[in-house]
Amino acid sequence: MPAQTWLTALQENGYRLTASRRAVVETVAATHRALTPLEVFDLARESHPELGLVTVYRTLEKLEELHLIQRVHQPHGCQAFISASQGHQHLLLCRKCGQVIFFDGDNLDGLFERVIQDSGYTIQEHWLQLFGLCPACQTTP
Amino acid sequence: MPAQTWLTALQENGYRLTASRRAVVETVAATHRALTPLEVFDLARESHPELGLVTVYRTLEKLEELHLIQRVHQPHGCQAFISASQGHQHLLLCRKCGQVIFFDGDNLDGLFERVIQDSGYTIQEHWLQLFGLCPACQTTP
DNA sequence: ATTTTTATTGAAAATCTTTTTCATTGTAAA
DNA sequence: TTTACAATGAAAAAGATTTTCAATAAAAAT
Ligand SMILES: [Mn+2]
Ligand SMILES: [Mn+2]
Ligand SMILES: [Zn+2]
Ligand SMILES: [Zn+2]
Repeated sequence: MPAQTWLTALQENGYRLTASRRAVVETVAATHRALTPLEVFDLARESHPELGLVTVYRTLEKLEELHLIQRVHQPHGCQAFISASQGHQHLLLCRKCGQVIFFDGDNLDGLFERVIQDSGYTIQEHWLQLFGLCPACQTTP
Repeated sequence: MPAQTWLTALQENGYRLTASRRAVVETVAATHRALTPLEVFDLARESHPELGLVTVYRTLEKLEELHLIQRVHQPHGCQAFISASQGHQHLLLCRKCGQVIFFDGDNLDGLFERVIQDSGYTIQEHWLQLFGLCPACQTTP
């Protein structure tokens, strides 16, 4: 997703366009793995050294609110964000390099039906996440 | 899962049996929703007021290490624990009261096969979690 | 262009959570 | 019992996130 799209979205929602926001947005938009606020801070400061960590937190908050990024849950921590997919999708994460790709087309309706029958629950939402090794990391052990 | 089973497991793994551990274990074993360390602390202190929060953290750590409890990830936080299921299972969580039940028997192999083909990733592990409303919470809006 | 308005910024302080330290206590083995 | 040392909880430290606030900069108004 191009950084410019996010900047436009921010502007259309009444937020101002600043150099600091630009630096955060460009960093997250260009990275294909989940980044913690501190990682965003370090990366974004390479191009914009005056950036403050507080602004990273505040910008990520707005991007998440606009559904432009989403939080990634992992065994070792859940404070990381990645560019959001459009629509409902699921994550496949490389355990070695962190590379994330999205996939769709899960057909879980049969399973849901059985669980609903057995439990009496209604089901409103689901999380499905796969962990493995990306092609590059399979060849370099 | 009975608290006594956990206490025995702790003892068999070289840990001592203390009143503080007992209080933590009994609290978590008796609760059917995920509890944060602070919630465990507050609940366990009702029966054992001398308990320290540090001991809650330390005991939860050991219970997790022995796979007697497992961490529960939710949109609003991921620092909560619940009695673990035996074997590989998935969670179904009530969004209103937090009640958790386990289910098994997902058949995701077809999906995995397709994702492996499309992405080139190998798949080692998966997380599947459902959110909805338990029977009790469906009737009390 | 210039001025005005007000959202945004980053440093510092505050808050909240988790971990470490350490002298004391309690458990289990000898 | 006595002994060895694991475990405890208070306090301090460390880490992460949020709040405060005066200065600044973006957008609107002139
Ligand atoms: Mn999580
Ligand atoms: Mn499964
Ligand atoms: Zn990889
Ligand atoms: Zn419920």
